[in-house]
Amino acid sequence: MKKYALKIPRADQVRSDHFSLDYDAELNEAQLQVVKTFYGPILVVAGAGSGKTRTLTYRVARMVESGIAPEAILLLTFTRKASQEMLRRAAALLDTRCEHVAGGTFHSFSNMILRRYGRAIGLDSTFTILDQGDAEDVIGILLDQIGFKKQGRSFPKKGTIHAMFTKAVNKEFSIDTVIAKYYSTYFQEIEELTKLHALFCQYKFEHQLLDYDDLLVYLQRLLEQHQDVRQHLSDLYQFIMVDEYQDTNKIQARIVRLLAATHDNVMAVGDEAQSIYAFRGANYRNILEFPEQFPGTTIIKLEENFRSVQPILNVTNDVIKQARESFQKRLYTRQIGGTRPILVPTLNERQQSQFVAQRILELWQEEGIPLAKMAVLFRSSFHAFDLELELNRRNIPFVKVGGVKFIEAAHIKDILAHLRVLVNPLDEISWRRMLLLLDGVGPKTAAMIIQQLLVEQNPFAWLSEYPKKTKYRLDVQRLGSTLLTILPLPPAEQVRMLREYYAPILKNHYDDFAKREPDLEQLNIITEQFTSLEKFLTEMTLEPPNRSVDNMAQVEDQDEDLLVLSTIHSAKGLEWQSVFVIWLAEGRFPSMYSLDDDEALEEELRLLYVATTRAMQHLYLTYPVYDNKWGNYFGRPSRFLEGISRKNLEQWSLFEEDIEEDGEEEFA
DNA sequence: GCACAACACTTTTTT
DNA sequence: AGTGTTGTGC
Repeated sequence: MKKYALKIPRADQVRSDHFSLDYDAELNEAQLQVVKTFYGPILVVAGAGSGKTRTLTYRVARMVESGIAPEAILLLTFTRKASQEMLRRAAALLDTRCEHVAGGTFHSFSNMILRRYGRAIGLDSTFTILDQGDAEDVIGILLDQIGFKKQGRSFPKKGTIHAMFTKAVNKEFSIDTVIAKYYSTYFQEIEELTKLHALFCQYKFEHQLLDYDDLLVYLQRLLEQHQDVRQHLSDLYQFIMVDEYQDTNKIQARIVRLLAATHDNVMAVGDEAQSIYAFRGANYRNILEFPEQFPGTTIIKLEENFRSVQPILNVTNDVIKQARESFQKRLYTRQIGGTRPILVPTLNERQQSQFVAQRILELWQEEGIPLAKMAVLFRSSFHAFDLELELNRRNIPFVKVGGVKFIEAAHIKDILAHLRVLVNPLDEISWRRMLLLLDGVGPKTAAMIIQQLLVEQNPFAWLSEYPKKTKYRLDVQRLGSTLLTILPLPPAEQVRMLREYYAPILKNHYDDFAKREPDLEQLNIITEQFTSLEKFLTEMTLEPPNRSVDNMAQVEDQDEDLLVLSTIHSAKGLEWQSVFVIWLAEGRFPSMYSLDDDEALEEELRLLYVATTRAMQHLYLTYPVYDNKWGNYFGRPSRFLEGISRKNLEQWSLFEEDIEEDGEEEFA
């Protein structure tokens, strides 16, 4: 019998003279190469503002248009918002098929896979995800249980301990190494901490609790130990794209390697110069090592900048030039014109806030730039406190991104704890939180009640008929009956009734209850979009709204024109017409925690690079000369400013001019 | 033995 | 603003 081979063309070889999009006209040469290359490992080194998102969007469209099933594409990004936005744009370019592309963060992807296939490594499909605060609480409970409290010697607090543990996981160091390297003050406690870490892991596993790190670790384990699952996923996701590759850690890189085992169709996109998450284990060397991990890698560089005017790029180039590891790259643009970035020393923080607020007002009202096209960026969330006051004073509406998040506020966590036990009645952390809110209930009583209710068939019903004659009996019963009543209701209704239940507790517990009340209203609005409580809770831990608490309530309609205040970390991937970077002072930026560590300093520098490359037209760099935060002393301008050629900056000096109502400064 | 109010202290960046 | 510590009162 004659064998006759059928030659199936690969998707990138399918002749299609009638693509609905004119790719050649829309993209430059390098971008086009990215878009047209579907097969094999590809590393895209994408400089800031080089149209990376646009390129990825077109690539998704082209793949789908070439007949690749959207479900066979996996797009891993840093935030889920980023992937949704890309897929939305791809859908707008082509059609709604693009929305069926699988996308999300490593953590959300892992969550999905582990719920489905986690059985193989001992995970129940109903496991609970711990956010940072929850994981810290677990450590707190263990500390209580075993009484490590050392007299005389200082033992680290739960937050510090958790930071150590998570660093160990993400950098793949032993506890010893982490302590020696980053927490040498606690060198004495290595033994206890190692023991505690083992208990922590054991506790999580026994209670089916997964923290952020576990999501990655368990996914890696699943893929390594279960060939069949790996094969299945590899067959399913034929094309993998990973964005922000410079901010992945070793575990994530290994996950990518394992997922692509059978086909090698991986595109990693990133920029070493923008790596800003080393503190949580990210390793920009992942980019440099990608070609070794995937032999035969095609490297494509996107170097043309479409975002910023040349005078801004001159400054960003000066910034990154200071890096000791040579990321030597120079961004260039074909755009002409633009003005030099402006350097503004101010007397103190007050004056810095006044300057920023006044200048923003001018750009808004006189030059007609919408507030939403301007941003103020800072190293740490608290750097903006004074500015927030000033903006409020002048009625300039803004959103703040980063810092104490909505989801982390105590009163929000209180309500969420009540919801969580509805889904998982074995969630001790949440029980504890709820019980401690009741008058007369402390850690011991809470532990005692929890121990009893865990063995009950119906813990809610048991609580509602709580037998013990104690002063907190009525409160416990009220809690039980509330939970019992709301159990079958839809999420929004549950939250509404919980708010009623919680109102007296809120008043009792927090002096500023009036401020907190609107947040609960906001929580209620969010839950209205969900029909499943489980989904809602998972979403809130994996992809919480990243706006800070204070703003959450006031901002309801999306279209409102709002100034953006953001930490630089949260500004990744975004751009604005005008950008203000404040507090460019030693100890602030670079942060005081990085001053004695070369690697950390280097990361601060990259952070400044990320900040300055966000600006399209105008860039303002400010620093107060006088810093009254930590005792009164004269601060020094950031060392990073020294590396920027003065001819690339315009310097303004402020003077105050009295006007009728109150003193405001003007420019010289 | 336990809960709680008053106090002092420290506070980066995030999935 | 939250955490841990310490002293007081039930």
